Amino acid sequence: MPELPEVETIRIGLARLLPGRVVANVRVFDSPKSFPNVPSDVEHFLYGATITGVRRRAKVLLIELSTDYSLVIHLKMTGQMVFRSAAKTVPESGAGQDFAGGHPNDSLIGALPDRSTRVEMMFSDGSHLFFNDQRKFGWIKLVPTAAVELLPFFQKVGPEPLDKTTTAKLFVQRIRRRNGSMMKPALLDQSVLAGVGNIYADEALWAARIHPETRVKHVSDEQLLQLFEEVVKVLELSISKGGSTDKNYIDAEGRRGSYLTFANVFRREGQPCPRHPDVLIEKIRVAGRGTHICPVCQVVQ
DNA sequence: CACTTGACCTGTCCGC
DNA sequence: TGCGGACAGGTCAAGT
Repeated sequence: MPELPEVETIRIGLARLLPGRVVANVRVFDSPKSFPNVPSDVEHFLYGATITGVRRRAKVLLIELSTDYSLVIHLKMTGQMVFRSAAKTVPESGAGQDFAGGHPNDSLIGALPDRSTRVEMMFSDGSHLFFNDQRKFGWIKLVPTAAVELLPFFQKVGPEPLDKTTTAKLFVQRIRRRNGSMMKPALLDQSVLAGVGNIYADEALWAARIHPETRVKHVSDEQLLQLFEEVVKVLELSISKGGSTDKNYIDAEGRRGSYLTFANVFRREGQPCPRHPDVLIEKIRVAGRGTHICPVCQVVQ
């Protein structure tokens, strides 16, 4: 589930917690796919390295090291990055006081490592960083920092929606490359625009009153310009709420996000559309994805 | 080339 | 209670 707001929330937490810490050791659990690096790189460029910064591009986290290598991390659907200070492997006191205001006993995570832990990083001060990933789709790669932008994903990924230099006009130009496809898959296409996933695609399309199955070519420039503004608004709102916790997303300190409390359509099938109290949100399938719409606000054009 | 579908995984939930 | 199947959704490879 981590989309841009979730990855950004994790980044904010890690950027506060990690810089200055020195990597002492790394344990890779059952899945080589989770951290497919040659041991000599780990030996030379990870052990003893000081963390110098934490960045994000699209849905990818970048942990920069003093050795001019970076840890490139994609959480895919169920990945988590959880920090634990000192030798503690249980939640910090105060964990559970999350963005959603949940009860501490509702914590989504307990002692670490657990059975979903794929990589555990130990720092010289005794603190730990855990990469958990129930479904093993995610990965961590150790890459020379200068080579990060040469990775295939970064070569083709589109502009950052929250970057001030990314304009609505640029978005329209890029999504027009997919004039033949439907709006939802075009919006999910990371080479058009970075960072939008299933939750925020549904929310933004509802806000812009565009049916997800409408072909891009049938949507006016004016509507596409508005859609971009809605994408920006929904991403910013979600970041301010710590992202969306649907099933298992948590931030670097184990807290849930509360955006779904504010969602208009996502996971709200059977509930009234905020704009039409008499109309119920429907769940349909578009391009293989669960998709939420108001059948009155959003009609195929 | 543009576009769509299936694979990658595991846990959960639903119907029988 | 057990069990098969659908579903969850980010990205890439393979297909049309």
